[in-house]
Amino acid sequence: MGIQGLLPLLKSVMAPIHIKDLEGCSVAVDTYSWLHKGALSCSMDLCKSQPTSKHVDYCMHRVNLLRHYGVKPILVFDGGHLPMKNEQEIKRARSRKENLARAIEHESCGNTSAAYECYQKAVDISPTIAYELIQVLKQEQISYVVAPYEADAQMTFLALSKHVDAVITEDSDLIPFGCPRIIYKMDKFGQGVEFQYSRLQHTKDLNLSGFTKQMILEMCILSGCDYLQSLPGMGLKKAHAFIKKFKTHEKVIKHLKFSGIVVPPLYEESFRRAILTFLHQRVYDPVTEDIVHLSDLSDNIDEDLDFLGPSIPKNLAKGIASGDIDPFTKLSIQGDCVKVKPGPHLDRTYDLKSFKSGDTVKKLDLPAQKNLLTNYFCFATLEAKRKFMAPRISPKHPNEIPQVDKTEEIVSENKAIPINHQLFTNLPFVDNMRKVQHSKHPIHPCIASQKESESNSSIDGIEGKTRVQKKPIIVRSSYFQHKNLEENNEENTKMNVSNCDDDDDVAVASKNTCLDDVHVSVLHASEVKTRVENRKMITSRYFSQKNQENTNEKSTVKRKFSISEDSVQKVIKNMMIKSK
DNA sequence: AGTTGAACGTCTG
DNA sequence: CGTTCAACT
Repeated sequence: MGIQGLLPLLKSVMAPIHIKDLEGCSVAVDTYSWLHKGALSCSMDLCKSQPTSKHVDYCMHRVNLLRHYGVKPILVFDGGHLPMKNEQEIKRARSRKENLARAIEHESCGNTSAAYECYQKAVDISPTIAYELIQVLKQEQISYVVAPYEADAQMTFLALSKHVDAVITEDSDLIPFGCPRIIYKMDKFGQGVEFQYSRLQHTKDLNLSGFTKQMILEMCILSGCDYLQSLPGMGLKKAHAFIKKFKTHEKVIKHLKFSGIVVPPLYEESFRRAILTFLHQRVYDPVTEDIVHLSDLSDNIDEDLDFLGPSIPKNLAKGIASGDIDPFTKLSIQGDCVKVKPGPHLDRTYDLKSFKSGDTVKKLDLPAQKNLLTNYFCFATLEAKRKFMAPRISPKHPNEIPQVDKTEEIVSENKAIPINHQLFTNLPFVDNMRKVQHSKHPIHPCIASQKESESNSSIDGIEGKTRVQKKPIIVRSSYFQHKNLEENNEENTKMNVSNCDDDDDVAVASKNTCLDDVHVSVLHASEVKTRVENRKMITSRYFSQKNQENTNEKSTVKRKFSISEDSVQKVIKNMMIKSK
């Protein structure tokens, strides 16, 4: 249970990263979290098994974001449950059932909002839902794999065997698994924070120097993980201290017993199993098309490995990995059991190479959502800036000022770019889309920011992938083609109205533009205290404030600033106290 | 100071 | 499922 406490302590070795820094790379994606988030918006339909595709849409938007930046995604799905985890699964299933019952009751009473909340807690990402997404992925020629057991282990395998360059997930378990490069908290703009295993020794908040991989793993298990509850009172700090002193879990447990602490008789055995589960969990090897162990069993061949789950014969392995065989029942999944949205079966074929340049990925993002001022890494994310950039670009009076200039600039830039990828350009509909863009749609933040950040590319030195020439490649899968044209019109006008209410945006914009350059170069939490950071947080606060008081449009920028400045400085004070 | 548990948000119109 | 905050040891 203490294992999620690990991430906050690693902030000093986390660095901001944008997906575009991974151009040309491939990444494994923990699909569960995407599906789950996407399912929230249509949880009621899903619980009632009513046809919906919003969760699939959500995932496809993110997939397209990755492809847009020239990153090849491999979506990884969870497979069967490990025997050790059954307890938790039962618990969760029970909780879901309760919430579903509550939801139905609330609904019958006419309390729709309460019902809606309960439905959200009742959503289960069932194999059926995953299968719906898989159908679309097949159509779109996007790589995916269903893990025989846990996605965490599968993704780590893909990373260790160099199938992928990084893993996108929210799960802290990837660290004890030993995954070399992880991207956490990737938002809908492609901005996230990067963790590299090799930097672990340089963590400021937890002295890990001299720790081997094995010691880190044992520390994590000791502090409590999915496979083994921690001893009462044992958290991360104590686990760290013990491992530092005694190096191995055997010696730690011996010492604990010696000190008169009650250790359950099965604890030591369970501990051993937990270690083996992290090290040798069954995963699918796409090369041999067979099930292998995450790392070789060499020394432990004679172990009784029942807790790793039943072994899977080779003839089933490929079927499970491709989603054609249910990992639980081992039965073939009948296509007609699942109603898949009649996707745009295309008049044109589109493989991964059907990149098109020039257009934007839908408008996934503009509206400033409720701000999560997660001062996780001691500064507001770049997302805040992007949110902020958006309104500035859109003109005050969209109908009068034909903001062609900036759009034009980008389009022409595209044309100038040598098409060294296997890019398709200018498919017929692209031109149509451009027209829509020119007249109505403010520039997509991704594009805008991409351009803007060309000048200050100080981030990318971090990891070895050499960047190729910048080129705003946009991938729009056919999956969304049919939707875009109609939707764009109404939504954009709406947005322009709401964004351009007053001079507010402009005023703040000018106040902030000078900061942008500095922003990107500030990477480390140690520099938190600089004024730049302070002001950045104010910026993001501004938006949260703005959302909350959208009824109060006439309040001046000044006031908004002074309000937020105070509260932000409180936050910073707290942070500084904490960090000492 | 560290651990634990409960409460809350995740998305979207 | 993760983060945050308050309470307990």
